[in-house]
Amino acid sequence: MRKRPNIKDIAKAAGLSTAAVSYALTGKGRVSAQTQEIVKRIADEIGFIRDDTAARLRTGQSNLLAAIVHDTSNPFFAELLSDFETSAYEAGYLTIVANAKNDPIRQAALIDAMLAQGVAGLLISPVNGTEEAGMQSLRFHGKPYLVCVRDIGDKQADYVGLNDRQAGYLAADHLLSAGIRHFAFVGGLDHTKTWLDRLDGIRAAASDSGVTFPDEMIFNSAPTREAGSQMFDRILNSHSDCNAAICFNDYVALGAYAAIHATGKVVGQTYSVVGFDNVPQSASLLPPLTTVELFPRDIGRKSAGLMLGRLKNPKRQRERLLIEPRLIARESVVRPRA
Amino acid sequence: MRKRPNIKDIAKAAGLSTAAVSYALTGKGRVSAQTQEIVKRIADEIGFIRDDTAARLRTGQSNLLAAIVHDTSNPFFAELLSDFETSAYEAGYLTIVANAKNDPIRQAALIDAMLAQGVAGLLISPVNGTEEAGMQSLRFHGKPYLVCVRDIGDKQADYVGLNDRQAGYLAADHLLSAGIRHFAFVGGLDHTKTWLDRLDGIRAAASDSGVTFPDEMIFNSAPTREAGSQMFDRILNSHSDCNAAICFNDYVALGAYAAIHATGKVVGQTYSVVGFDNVPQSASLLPPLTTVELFPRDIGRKSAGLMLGRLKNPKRQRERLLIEPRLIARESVVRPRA
DNA sequence: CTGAAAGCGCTTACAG
DNA sequence: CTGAAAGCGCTTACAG
Repeated sequence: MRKRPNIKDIAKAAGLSTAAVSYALTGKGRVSAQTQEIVKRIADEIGFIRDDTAARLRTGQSNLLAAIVHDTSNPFFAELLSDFETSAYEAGYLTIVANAKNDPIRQAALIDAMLAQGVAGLLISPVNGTEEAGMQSLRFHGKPYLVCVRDIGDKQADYVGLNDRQAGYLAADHLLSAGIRHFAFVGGLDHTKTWLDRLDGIRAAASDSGVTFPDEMIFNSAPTREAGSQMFDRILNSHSDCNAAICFNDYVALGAYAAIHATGKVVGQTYSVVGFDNVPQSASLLPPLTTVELFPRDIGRKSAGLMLGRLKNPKRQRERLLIEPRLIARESVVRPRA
Repeated sequence: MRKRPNIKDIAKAAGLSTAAVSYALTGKGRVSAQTQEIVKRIADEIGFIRDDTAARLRTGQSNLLAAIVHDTSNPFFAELLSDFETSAYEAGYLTIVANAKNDPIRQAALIDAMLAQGVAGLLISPVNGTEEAGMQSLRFHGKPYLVCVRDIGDKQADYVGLNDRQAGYLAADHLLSAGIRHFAFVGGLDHTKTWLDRLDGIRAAASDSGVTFPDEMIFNSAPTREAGSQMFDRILNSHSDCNAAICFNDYVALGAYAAIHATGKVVGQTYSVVGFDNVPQSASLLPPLTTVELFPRDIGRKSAGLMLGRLKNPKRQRERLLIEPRLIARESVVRPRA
């Protein structure tokens, strides 16, 4: 590997000091237009690429951001991160991403690893069960960080999330408005804030329609297609009078479709299903799935915006942003025959 | 933001030199077990986190990897990158990811930005049309890089991709084995190597079955559900005798389902469809989609493996790895009535 | 087993 | 407008 060209090489070739070269390159004035011209030309010629880490060491300014989420391949996070990265890059930052894999130990190690890189700031969607204490390393180092998606009630950090309660409300209200008063809430883990908030919204919608949503219609499962399908096999069996369900996400709804059709009931005709997420495939199902869209890209973009704002102005007041979900009415919900 | 603790602080607290502290922390021997003990305790107490960038400046060793792909939110790349990151992290590396957005300018800028960070190596799935010249910056700096998914015929770089020709062969052979001799190849852009390779495989399979695959049955479109659906509207109209199609990916197949059902034909009964990718939803479609699985996670993991190997041994011979696709036979392909 | 010192590649206060 | 020099936080050859 050949030696990497540095400002000393440029200085030598241009017959200048490294100081002059640095000024010319960063464009901090103090150098004639002609000198700047020459320096830039030479830099190009010898393939000079500034060592950002050396600059960071000197200035204390980093152009690196960190992002830690449960699973970067989960479409929700993949979209969130993609827009976060794009916004960050447009502002001159690169993004280190990492999978915490729902492991608090790994998450803590990752936070410290990011700190070791001297990132300017950190975006984190904390693993379930993370307490504020999980952020102590970040706090101790006074590193700006932003919590997203999973609220841990951190009073110091910016937060960008989605209005899960409203999402639950929209789903339930849509069924209730169609005259469906008996439905299940299927999938999701009962110790996550997202799940609790959605349930809360469902109960609120029911209450607003003058009905009570009974605990026995709550069915937890992993938020996957397989788990959803299995859970529905049981529900269809044990609650054959129930012909509607709110699924924790579109994957669970996908499992529901399979299980429901296996019993001879038909989604959109004799059974109603609502999901959350609006994954691209939801529109192509037969029938197209009614679902609550959550806009992860907005979360990514707004998170980047808030982060960048805080880096510019570190004592800016803490902000809290909730992205509003939207119901996408399609054909998986049917008004029951009178 | 409080001053970040450094080895000088530890040295002062321990009454040692910074050299001793460094040796104790990196565990390079040269220091008594007791001293090491003391240093580590103090480091913990004062919340010391090593500045990796300063270390890198001195040692020239970076624990940062870069990954540039077209779109990190595309599920194929999201899965690839997720496994790449996990493998890299397990070996002590963090990964900076970035979206090239099919823009050669942006891609070049990103490469230089990664170089400026002093990454140890770079993974890239080049934007369509990238020539070897697009890698010149990496070559000039002697930076180890690995090309994945999109082969640009780079003779110097490691390559990990998928056997697209074989993927095309499997799809076509599956139709042919079911006795289907007349089918279309729909979706995908004709200037991409992936598309060309799949077509090549389709032709080879046809040839092996003693039939010719005619150019008029090739229909290009963006590889999306919407474009696929529109293209199928036309094909079903203009080629009503054709009752089978290989779709460039599962999204196009999704579009196909919608368009086909709109004409009264039924996938899996009077029309056969094969896709590529095996996205999670494919199994939940009605009927479940027969598709060719491509294993992006394997590409990510193997890429990380090769990259890490090269970092250990920079003069290791160039490697080329092709992940073998696998046909997932489900219910969207039907043998035509005699 | 330990310390004093140089140096990685930058930026920037200081001096001219 | 320009240069000589210090210093960011580490690691490591050199000396003891």
